[in-house]
Amino acid sequence: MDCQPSACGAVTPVENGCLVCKVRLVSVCASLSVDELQMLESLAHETVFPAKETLFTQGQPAHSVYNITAGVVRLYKLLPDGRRQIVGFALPGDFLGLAMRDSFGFSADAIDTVTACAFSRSAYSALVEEKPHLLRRLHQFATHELTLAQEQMMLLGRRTAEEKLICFLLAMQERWAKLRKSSVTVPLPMSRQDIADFLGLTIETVSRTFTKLTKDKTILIVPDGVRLMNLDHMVRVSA
Amino acid sequence: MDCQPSACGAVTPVENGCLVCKVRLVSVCASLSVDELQMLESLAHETVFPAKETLFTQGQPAHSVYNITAGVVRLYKLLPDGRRQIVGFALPGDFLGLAMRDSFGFSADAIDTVTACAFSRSAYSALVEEKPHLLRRLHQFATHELTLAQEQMMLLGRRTAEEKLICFLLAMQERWAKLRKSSVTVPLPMSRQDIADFLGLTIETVSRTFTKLTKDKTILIVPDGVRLMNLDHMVRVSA
DNA sequence: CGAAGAATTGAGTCCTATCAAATGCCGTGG
DNA sequence: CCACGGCATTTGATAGGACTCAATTCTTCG
Repeated sequence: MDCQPSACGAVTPVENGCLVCKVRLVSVCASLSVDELQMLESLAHETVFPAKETLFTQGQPAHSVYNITAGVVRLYKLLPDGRRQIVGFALPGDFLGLAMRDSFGFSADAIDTVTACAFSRSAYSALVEEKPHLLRRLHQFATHELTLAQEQMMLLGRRTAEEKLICFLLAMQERWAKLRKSSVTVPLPMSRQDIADFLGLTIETVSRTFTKLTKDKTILIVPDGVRLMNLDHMVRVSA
Repeated sequence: MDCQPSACGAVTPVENGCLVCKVRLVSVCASLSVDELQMLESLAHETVFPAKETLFTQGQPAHSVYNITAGVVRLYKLLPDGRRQIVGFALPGDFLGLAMRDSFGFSADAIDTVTACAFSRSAYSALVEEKPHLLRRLHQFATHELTLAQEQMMLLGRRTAEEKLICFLLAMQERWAKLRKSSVTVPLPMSRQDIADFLGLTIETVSRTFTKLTKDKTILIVPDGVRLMNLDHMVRVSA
């Protein structure tokens, strides 16, 4: 099985064309015409990462960029003493490598089974050079990420534990809603520790807050997720 | 005096051409040729905002985008109950309106006297459309901002008060160093409250931490800034 | 010089972290 | 099918860092 130097998942040619790709319309690829899509398809390596496998590590040379097509990826930074901050969760349709820089600014690993379209950065870079509307789309994605990051700064700096968790659950619900039909049941494939490291809390505080929200009847904990039982209240808190 | 609907500073034609602009080489404009620079110059309105004046407010229609040429701007988000998170400080060379969206995602006001090149968003947008290398430069700026935002998330979520302040001072020193010759004296035109709202702390904690670092002989407080007396230690802490 | 705002300092409290233990969950293998 | 081991999660008890409230002190500037 072929392996990129920087990305060792199971690599296969793109099984079904980009045209039938489930996430095309929400991904950067939506900016491409049918012709251009075929060009892209020839550059793509569909890659499967089993749960817990690393896609890439902070500081590592960025040989590839990735378009997530299924599964959830955690993106994080580490301090030398082991403290971890998760800077985001990448969902299907998200693009990793927006900066197109020589090395990655954060680490990424698969939370559940992840499939991604991997592209060699140099080839992708060359394509972007030729297609300004692809660059425009990348820029839209980057500024969207920047907006999310600024909202996360507000959350990390100025919100209480309960507010943090409520905002997180609402945000996840909205993100999943864009990918499939909306639902008050929010999948949470990541661990409590992941949630804690995203919200700037400890695992114990996250667990206690989940318990409190459950007693409040604000949420209902279900296998691999939660059901939001009082959206009004949650929206009011997230304000 | 002319006033844009969304930006009421003192507007004048660009006094000295873009060619002699002090921040050109560190701003988005660096990507433009001399010809293109003249085109840009005809679109620019040099605007002066006195200290404390608002450049724009979160949610407000983005009629203009701005290239800061002098002074410092605080960028922030507010919660309905008044809690504030400063998401960044814009220095000369920084660009406000990277997202080129219909409305601003945060508020901005001048900390000291600020001068900026203001452009109508539609005109700037049209120029970006024509000049892919300008778009490329905007994208570089956006991804750089994104990287900074992710580092700020690490700081807000996982660092202690003392670490936060040290990282902040070092980061400001590095940013100023890029604009003028490097110095261990860091200008701090913003108030303690601004620093607190940037670091996710209270003004009292910021003040106490300044005092502690002074007693440590890590820093020396000088008028409108600090002098870094033990860079080694600070770099070690920021790791 | 005096007023008003900004910054510092002090005392006490609280939210969240820390340390520790118990419980629950799930896949493995007898 | 159920017992077992390992890991994730929950719960409990306590401690501590940052917050809150309050009082000075310092700056700035008319």
